[in-house]
Amino acid sequence: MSDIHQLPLLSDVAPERSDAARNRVAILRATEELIAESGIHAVTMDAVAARAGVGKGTLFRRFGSREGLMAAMLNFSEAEWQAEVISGPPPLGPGADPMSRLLAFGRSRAERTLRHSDLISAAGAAANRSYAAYSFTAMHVRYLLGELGVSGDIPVLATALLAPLEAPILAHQVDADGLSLQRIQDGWAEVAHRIVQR
Amino acid sequence: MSDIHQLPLLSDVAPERSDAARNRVAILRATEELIAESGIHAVTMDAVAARAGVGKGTLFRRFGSREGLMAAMLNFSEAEWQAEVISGPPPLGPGADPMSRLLAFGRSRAERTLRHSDLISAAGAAANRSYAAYSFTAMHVRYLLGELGVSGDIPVLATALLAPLEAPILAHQVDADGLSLQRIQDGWAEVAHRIVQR
DNA sequence: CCACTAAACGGACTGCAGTCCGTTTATATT
DNA sequence: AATATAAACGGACTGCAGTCCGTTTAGTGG
Repeated sequence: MSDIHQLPLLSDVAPERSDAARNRVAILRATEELIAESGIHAVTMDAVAARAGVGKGTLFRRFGSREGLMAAMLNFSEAEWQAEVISGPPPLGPGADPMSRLLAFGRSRAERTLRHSDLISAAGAAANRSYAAYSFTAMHVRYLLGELGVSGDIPVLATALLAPLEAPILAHQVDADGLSLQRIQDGWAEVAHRIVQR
Repeated sequence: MSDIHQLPLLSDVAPERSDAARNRVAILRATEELIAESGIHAVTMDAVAARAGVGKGTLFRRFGSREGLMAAMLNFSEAEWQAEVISGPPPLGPGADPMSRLLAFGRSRAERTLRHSDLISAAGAAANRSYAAYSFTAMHVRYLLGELGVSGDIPVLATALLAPLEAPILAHQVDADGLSLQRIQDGWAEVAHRIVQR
């Protein structure tokens, strides 16, 4: 019992070695540069490894796969966006009434997802699996629906609101159907109103 | 003008050579067998080519890519399903009132999509691009919403109803959230009622 | 039946994702 | 400072998707 203070703490989980930290940053920076210079298709794992000055094995140990690397890139902007939702100014952040927050959520999320759709599709399934993107939005929408006193199966209704904000669907609406972002956003607001009514 | 009957007709578009037809069938059968025996992961283009007794180049000329081959496999069951919607018995087929048809559509589509989710995800983007799966469902739901006298932006509302029926979303609800098909179908019906109300 | 040609064929080749395993190194311990 | 060791490293290797191009063949016109 006298050793209890030596039990592993949650904050101890990742004592990252210094060379590992240096390489992690070098890899992410190299990826960012390659995307900026030549687009996502140019981001081959060999190219990233060469530019970052690390071996290929290092890339895969850290990020698991090309998709995992892309998901890690997404995480930066995703984290910023989540911070705006959690603690930014209303109506996206707290302070506005729940319906205003919900509408701001949909509008902002559609814009952001479309802006990053290249990266999101390159991240593929990894974007959903790891990296709390999906579960964060699901939690938030469920919370807002609860605040609004919505009746019915809230997890399922939340999914119905989130599904049209997924990247492939937005991209199809813009590219194939030729819809404007404005029209998509207005349509989502209409859907939100209809789903919310009690 | 006397030659007008010799102008190319729509039905002339694909005068498929006999060896090409034979190989096409052999390829699709080989694919089906491989999937049945060892699952989709075992369907490599080399394996299909070997089993079908054709060269790899033949595979790619006919189907363009592995995803294209998977999409072609999907087309069989998709065509059957579309026939049920177009001319099968009500409430899925014509004859029932539009709301009943809409509810039957969602229920049936969710079941079918989930049943084929392996193949759909293997078909990837090709499932949406070619092969009228997406556009058929979009047309049908728009038509039913029109019949129901729904107000608002019908193409966007139709997309909102179709989005939660996409394979990745259904699969996530079942695999990650642990929802039953029944609950998903009931939830979709609830969403449909709320979106339809005028 | 023969010659011609456009289409189909098929397998060697390339490029990239992902794995494996022997080598190096950061850090803790004494 | 020397040693131990667990973790990180990195590049050669494998497997598969997709391409290329010289060869074969089905269909046609004489």
